[in-house]
Amino acid sequence: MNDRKQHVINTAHKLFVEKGFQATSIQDILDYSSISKGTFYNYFSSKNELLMAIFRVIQKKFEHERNELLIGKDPSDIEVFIKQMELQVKTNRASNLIPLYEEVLFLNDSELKKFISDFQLRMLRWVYERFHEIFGESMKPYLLDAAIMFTAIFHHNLKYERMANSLKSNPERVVRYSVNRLLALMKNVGETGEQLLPPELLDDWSPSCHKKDKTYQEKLTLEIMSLKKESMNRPDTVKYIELLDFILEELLQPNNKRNFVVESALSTLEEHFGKAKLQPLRSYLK
Amino acid sequence: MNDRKQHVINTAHKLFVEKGFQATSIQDILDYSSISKGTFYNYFSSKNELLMAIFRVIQKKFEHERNELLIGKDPSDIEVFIKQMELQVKTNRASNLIPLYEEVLFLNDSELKKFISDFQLRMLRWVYERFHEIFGESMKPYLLDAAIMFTAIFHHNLKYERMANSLKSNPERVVRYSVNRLLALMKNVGETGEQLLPPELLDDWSPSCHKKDKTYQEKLTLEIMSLKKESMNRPDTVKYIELLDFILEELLQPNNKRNFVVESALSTLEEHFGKAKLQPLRSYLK
DNA sequence: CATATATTATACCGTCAGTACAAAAAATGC
DNA sequence: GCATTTTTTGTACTGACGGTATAATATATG
Repeated sequence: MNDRKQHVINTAHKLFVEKGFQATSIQDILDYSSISKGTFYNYFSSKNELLMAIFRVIQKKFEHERNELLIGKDPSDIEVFIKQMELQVKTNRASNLIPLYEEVLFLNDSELKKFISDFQLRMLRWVYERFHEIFGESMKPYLLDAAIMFTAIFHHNLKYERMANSLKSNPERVVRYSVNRLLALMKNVGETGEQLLPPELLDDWSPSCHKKDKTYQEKLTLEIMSLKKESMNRPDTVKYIELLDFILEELLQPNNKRNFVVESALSTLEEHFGKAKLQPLRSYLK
Repeated sequence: MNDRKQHVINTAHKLFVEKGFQATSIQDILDYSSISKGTFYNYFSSKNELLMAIFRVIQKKFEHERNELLIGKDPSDIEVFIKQMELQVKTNRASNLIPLYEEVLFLNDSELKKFISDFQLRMLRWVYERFHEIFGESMKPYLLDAAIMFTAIFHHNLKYERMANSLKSNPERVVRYSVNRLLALMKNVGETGEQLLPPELLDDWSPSCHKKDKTYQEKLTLEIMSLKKESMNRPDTVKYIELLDFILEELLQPNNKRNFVVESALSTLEEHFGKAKLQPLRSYLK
């Protein structure tokens, strides 16, 4: 990405955080980043497009850092999940994302709306997958409910705890409290067997292109799972598991699929597993 | 309220629901309600003021219906609470409030923001008070946490259940599922004794004017409680309890305090309790 | 040095919320 | 029924907004 363009993104981000998205005019951005209107519309086709660019940058950085937390750790260890949630708070607070997200979600711009709600669903799916690793296959029927409720509790607790202790806010405490409640809820639904929403819904909600063949995801997930098992009890297990998860996540995302990154991950894995074992996975790249 | 003004409120509400708040121009409202711009700005000082007027109307009607559900019922019976939550869903869906609320909450108009967040806090407080009646004094330390988490779970579950079953959405099921989770959480925090936020915070958050004397609320609540006890085991108990709760709620709200309604409720109560017993309560009216 | 690309300045469009104000209409008081 | 006040109307206006158009200028590239 162009340095200049990146600079515009940065200043715009600052302005949006300070004044809000709608309250920041294009002229403001022009003034503060010292570019002309022509250049702006050469970079971004609209104000909304700029906003999405901002989101994408932060999002990519966050997801990368989030995956780094898994390196060398047991993915079923809930303490890792806690660390990841703490990172989320840190990222959100640092770049003041949440108010921006929510301002935009109800902005009557369908493109922007879809962008944000896709992101939220992606986040939900990620929580779901993590719960799958943490709580295991037996709890699967309750994991979508759990992901929804945990997200809800977590965000609300954060909001009100911040309202209460604005200066001395303690996000770590909120994370731990929320996770403890999650554990209680999991125990409870496991015992009562109550299910609100079946986890298969996540596939229906997954953005566009894979909707038709649900088996695509299933096959892919199974493929990844088997490779994960394969890599157990070998050296560098966690590193490879993380790579596999990364590939899964990347391939499941229809938009902005970054094939070249997957390609590189695949070749790393080939050194470990041998080319033959990776062949089926490679076929998903086409 | 003026008939004409009410008519503008109604048509504007319809338009906001159809097209969204920001996407509806003043001109639209003028055309559809057949008034001139001059008249509009005679009624409402701004578009935002109109929106607040819409909210107030619906809110008042909802709170009235919600209190009616308590008539003749035991306030500690959770089934009553469930019915009230179902009413909330019904009201919100009927007038499509939630999208409007959320659109507005991030609109960079501080007045509007305060209005909405005051309303949300009021709602939170109401849930807290109801939990107090349902779970009793012993659970008090956990009731603010519970109110926050229940609200969060409830709204999120509603959202995603609707996303899943758009046409055949079943709010009653969501209410019951959410309440069951609430019960599990209450049991859990009762056992572990974990508290995130002390319920006294609600007083700090209560809009403006009573912040200074926290004892005001305490005294008032005690006064009401003792009168409630007084009315037990008399004919029409529930009716009087409802009246007392209504007065409490009304007096705790600093803005738009409708003294004349409280006045009328008080005189009804005086017929029951005698003038002397009501004297202390009456002093809060000044 | 010549060509292509990126950037600038400026004028412009339609839309919006909100204001100003004089004329007309309606309600009110006597 | 008439005079005064209040409400309503129509219209023209303001300033800000997002976005477009374009010709001139600067910068990079081969």
